[in-house]
Amino acid sequence: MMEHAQEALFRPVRAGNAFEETVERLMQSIRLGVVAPGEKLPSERELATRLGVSRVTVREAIRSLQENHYVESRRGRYGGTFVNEVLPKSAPGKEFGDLHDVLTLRKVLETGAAETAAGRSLGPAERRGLRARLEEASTSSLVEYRRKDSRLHLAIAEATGSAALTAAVAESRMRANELLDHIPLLEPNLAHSNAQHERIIASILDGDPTTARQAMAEHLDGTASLLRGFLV
Amino acid sequence: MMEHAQEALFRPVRAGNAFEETVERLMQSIRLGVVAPGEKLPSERELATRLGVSRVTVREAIRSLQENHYVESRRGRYGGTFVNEVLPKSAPGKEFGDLHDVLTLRKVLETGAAETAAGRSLGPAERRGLRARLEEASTSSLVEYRRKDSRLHLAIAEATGSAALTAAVAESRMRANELLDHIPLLEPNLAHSNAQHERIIASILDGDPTTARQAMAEHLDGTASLLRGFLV
DNA sequence: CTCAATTGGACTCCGTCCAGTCCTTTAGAC
DNA sequence: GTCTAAAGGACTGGACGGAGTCCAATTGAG
Repeated sequence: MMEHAQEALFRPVRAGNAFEETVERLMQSIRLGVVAPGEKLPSERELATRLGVSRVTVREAIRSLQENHYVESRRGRYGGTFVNEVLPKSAPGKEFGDLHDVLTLRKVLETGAAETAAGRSLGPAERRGLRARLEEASTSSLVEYRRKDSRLHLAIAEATGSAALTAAVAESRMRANELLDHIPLLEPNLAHSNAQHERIIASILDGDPTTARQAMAEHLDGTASLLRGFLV
Repeated sequence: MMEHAQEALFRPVRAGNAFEETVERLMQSIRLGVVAPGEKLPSERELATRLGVSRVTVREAIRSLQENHYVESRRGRYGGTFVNEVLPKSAPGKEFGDLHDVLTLRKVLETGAAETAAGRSLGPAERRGLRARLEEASTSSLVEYRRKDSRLHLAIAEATGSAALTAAVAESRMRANELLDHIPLLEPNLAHSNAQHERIIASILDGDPTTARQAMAEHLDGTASLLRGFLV
């Protein structure tokens, strides 16, 4: 019997209970910037259907987000649950998990996504979307940079046309962001990062998979070594 | 709000109920050859702990596997649940899911795994393991080829040292195998496949990431085009 | 001003699943 | 031959979570 593969196959079937998983997802959609401040989440009934949990569970999760000042809910027609303009700083995060594990998976997924996206013929809407995310990230302030950065990287994953890959990237980024929240974000890093973003997006739009992969690899290696440095 | 990323983030939080998920995992460990015919699964108590479900659920899952002639259980000390020597053919499989989705994720994960594994300095045990899996696959008969092939690919993923990546590869392979079960496996394909395996493993053992990635890409593209051909 | 539609809010009933306990079977140690 | 450890087998009480129903608030259409 292969001893190590077992760790992967016999890992827990459920990450947590339905409530925790739901909070996690909603949190991800906010932290990764998929639902921006001021925007509203889908209605409770819609979320319950899409997330495959009961409305009770969705409501409990939303209440938890309210108590932590991530969202506010308004009743009535055209009401809903809205993402707050000012978001709380993320909790001090318990453990660093396995740094190598997180960074390895992230690099595989995101370099692969960049290469795949560059190898597809993208429609006008997709091209516009990528450019828009790039613009958002490059003009972003320090406080919202992580969110805008994630939106850009998610947009690249989406451009592969694979929902499973997009989901995996979202998950992986969330784990990486937990680590990144512990190291300072400095202006020079940000400028450097923006330059790399431009190169990545340009390669994708030009349909140059090799350069796209390489540019993404360099980009990720940058934050990876920052992380390894700061977290010892 | 990014419309498409939502599909990834607001996907169902649970793939099925605890019972179904548990059956799925045990089935995977058998079909991917992680637990070979004649070997035994971990004890019910251990499985319950590791999978994070109750023993009742584990037992129900095992009973389901018994009824489908995948395993047999023996009581008493040194008893356990043993994988049958002859395994039933896989069920006709309901839907093809999204072919593009499966193949895209698989290629990203496995080419990334090959490259990463080649870029690490592997210990003697890991090197031996890879060679052993290669040997197993190359001397395998048609009926057990899929299992031996999966074991080899999983061993490559393990060689990256990332549990999360290994889990992702296992999951992805399972989905791909469901599709592959619908197309014939022919001797020439098998020989070709073995030659590609040798090149992949050689590159990994030589520490040549670029060649490892390329060899894996060619290998996967082979079965991918077979699939696209057969499934229209 | 009234109504209809849509949203969050609250409650109930019931199935799923888990923790814990005890029983039964078996093989090796002595 | 007996004992013990380790495995599967069986049962129970209670927590968690889902489906469904109804209420309350809000806003635009008419």
